[in-house]
Amino acid sequence: MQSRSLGSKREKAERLLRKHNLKVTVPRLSVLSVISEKETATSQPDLEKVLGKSVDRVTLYRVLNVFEEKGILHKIFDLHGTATYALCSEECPEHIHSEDHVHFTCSKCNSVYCLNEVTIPTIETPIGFRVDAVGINAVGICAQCQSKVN
Amino acid sequence: MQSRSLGSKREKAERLLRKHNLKVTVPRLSVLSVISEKETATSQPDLEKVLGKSVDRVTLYRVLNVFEEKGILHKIFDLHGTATYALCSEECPEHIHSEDHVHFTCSKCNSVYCLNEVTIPTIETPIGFRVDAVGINAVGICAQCQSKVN
DNA sequence: TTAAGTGCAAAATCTTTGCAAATGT
DNA sequence: ACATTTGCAAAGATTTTGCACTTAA
Repeated sequence: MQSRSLGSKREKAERLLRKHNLKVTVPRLSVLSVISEKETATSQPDLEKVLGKSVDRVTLYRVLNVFEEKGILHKIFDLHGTATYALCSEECPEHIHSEDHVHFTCSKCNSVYCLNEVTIPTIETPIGFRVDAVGINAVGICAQCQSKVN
Repeated sequence: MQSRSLGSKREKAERLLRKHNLKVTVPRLSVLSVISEKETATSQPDLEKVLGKSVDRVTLYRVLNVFEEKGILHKIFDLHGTATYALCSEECPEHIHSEDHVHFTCSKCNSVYCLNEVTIPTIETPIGFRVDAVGINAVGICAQCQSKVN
């Protein structure tokens, strides 16, 4: 039972990599594993902390870049301007990562959540501006931090 | 006529500095001058390019940081994650720079515009999330770039 | 006069690049 | 076997810190 679910999780990751013509390697699987585990977007420093020296820092940068280029991950900047990465919900066309969902950033723990359910409103812009995508970032206190405050 | 308008512009900057208990210095006036001149948000590298070596790079960082802390400027990250700065429209309470207006980022020239006229819609979030501010960034092609494409 | 602000040098980060060795298909 | 990917070392870029000198009030 357990080995089955682990297997399928890994197989899913392998399929994802192969679909994008990427070889299945240890660093890539590790990164996918950590990121898919977490509810919030993950930064390079976070990944480095979790993975330790099992994965070289440079490799980490390269893995994240490839994943973003291929549309496996999308990049969001947190309140401090640090890049964080989250799995793209569906098929992202390569290089066009118009954020198609709302992000929530907690000003207390600095976590970035992807809120796929929330609908994005239309934005009116001045004449002459062509809008291709609308990125929305709600800033506040996340559920976790709110309950901790008590 | 010309000297009058120049004078009032500088006086305005001086008043702004004094209001925040900041001394009126050459680097600070230079930064304010450049930023208030431009329609789009300005990055540190941009400022460095414009100001040349008349202002030390370290001073530039410090001026921008103080201005942000005091609520004179607000910080926006462009599509590459580079910090850009724009004048706060009205009185920003210190340290609380909830972006109270919509930003537009041009994916061609990478400029960030502050659209003060556009109203911000309310965003529904999952239960347990407290929203304090909503940041909206419309991405597309700005008026300038559109006309150049022709 | 004196606290605040600047400029320089140097440290600390963060990110990228080049290349030889290792790995996946 | 061969192209890809990795890891290390080193370069490049960005941002911060410490401290003596300068400047605004």
